[in-house]
Amino acid sequence: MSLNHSNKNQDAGARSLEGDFPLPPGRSLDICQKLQSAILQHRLEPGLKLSEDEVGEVYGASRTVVRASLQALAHSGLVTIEKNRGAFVARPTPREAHEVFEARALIEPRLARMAAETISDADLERLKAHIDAEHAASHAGDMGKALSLSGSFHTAIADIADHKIMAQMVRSLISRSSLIIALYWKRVETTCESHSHHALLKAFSEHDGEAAEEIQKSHIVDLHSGLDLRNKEEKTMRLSDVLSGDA
Amino acid sequence: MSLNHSNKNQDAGARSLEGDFPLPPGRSLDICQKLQSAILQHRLEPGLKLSEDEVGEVYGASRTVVRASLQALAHSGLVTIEKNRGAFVARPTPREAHEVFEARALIEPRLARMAAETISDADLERLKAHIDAEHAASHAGDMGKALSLSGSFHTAIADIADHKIMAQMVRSLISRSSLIIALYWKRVETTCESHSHHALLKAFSEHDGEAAEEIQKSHIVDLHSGLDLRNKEEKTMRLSDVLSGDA
DNA sequence: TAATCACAGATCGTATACAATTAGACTTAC
DNA sequence: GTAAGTCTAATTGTATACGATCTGTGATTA
Repeated sequence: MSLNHSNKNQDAGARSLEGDFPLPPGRSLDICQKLQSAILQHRLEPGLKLSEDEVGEVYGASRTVVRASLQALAHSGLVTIEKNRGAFVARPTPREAHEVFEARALIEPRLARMAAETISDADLERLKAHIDAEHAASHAGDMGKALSLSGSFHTAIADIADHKIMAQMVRSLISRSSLIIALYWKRVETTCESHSHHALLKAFSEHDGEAAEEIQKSHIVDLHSGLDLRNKEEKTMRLSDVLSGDA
Repeated sequence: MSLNHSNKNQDAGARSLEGDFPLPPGRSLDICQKLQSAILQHRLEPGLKLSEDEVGEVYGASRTVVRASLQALAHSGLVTIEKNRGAFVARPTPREAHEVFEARALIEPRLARMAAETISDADLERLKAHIDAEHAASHAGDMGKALSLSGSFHTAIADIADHKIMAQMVRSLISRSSLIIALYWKRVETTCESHSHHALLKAFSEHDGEAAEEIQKSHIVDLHSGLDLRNKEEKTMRLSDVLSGDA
């Protein structure tokens, strides 16, 4: 469903599924993934408070494991923890948003080049299927899912490049980007990314690293320019209302 | 003592001291820093098991807070956690070592350029003092401290560049580099870095971003080439014996 | 009426207790 | 003598309980 194979690496375990959380064992990982998924699909708005008791009740877990999950998410940048105040869905500042896309513009083109040079036919097919799914979700009006898929397209490239360290960095950056887009996206067009992703796929199929690097760089600079980085007012709402049949 | 001012940012709190741990509140942070310091100074060998009970007893804390610390360190890459088996000081594989220095060679030159363009006179002085301290420690034979200082020189540059996201990445990479050097360093010369660091300082003082970027890139490539990336055999030892008056 | 203070409820930080899993050692069989 | 199997001790995973801190409400006073 989510195209996270990684072609050459054979390390099984917690790191394999989706957003690799480097550590939290047992059930914490499940909750991490569910919360991350909910945040990435914009079902949990930035700034929303994630009370330990409340989250634990929703997912049927104890505060111990919830705490571990929240800490892991905090480290990924998706959650902010304030001492003696609790955890909140992160609200990237305009400056952080700027920095995130600067970092992406530096790292992802390099990964795109590496991926283009070593990509296999099977991975090419997977990327193609991924783009189709993204296209379909976009046309079906499910923008949350479309955005989530758009993000995992980028992480898929990092996995194909088979550079674990940078892939980890990109994953964190992509996650933050999702929040940033939720807060600061100004464009209306829904077809914003399809073109670049198709162009990337073409460069990949031709194993043209140079072109892939250039396309990816332009793509991210373009995304960056699609943001309206002005401060937004805060909002508040309840958690139980938005997370119902998710446990 | 450790040159972590950061010239322009005014965010106080947990992030200010040394290795910014994004989250763990209260005493977990203390233990994080102490463990990190011990690992970075090679007082805790890679592969050493960090039992929760044992660490808790050494630092006079409960397993709860120790667990939080270990998870945070695991996310920084300094510790590996295996489910139902416990935490260990990380043993970067040769491949991980390679990837870490590739990432550093990509990110740090950019930061060096940014730092050179905006560095203040006060920061220049601090960097100079830092180099002197490094030099002194090196000549005093305290290689652990010298290496630690050498690492914090790089993080200081990231702080001066005032790019929080990339600075965080670099911090993690530097930490891992310390482990990598402990495992794979092959050169004998102790004066390995002084020259590059001095050259960097000169470029900074002239606000020559171009030169700083180039020097930093060569410097990291040079460090990378100083590694002997062949597999090492494992070792085992006790924790209590090496951490005595540290609580 | 507005501002200050005090109190109560709620939430987080930490410690402890119990359950589950693992690792090592001993026994036993071949 | 070696290998397999079982059992016990140790360690981690999880839950719960208690103490500390914060936030919001209400009373009191100028």
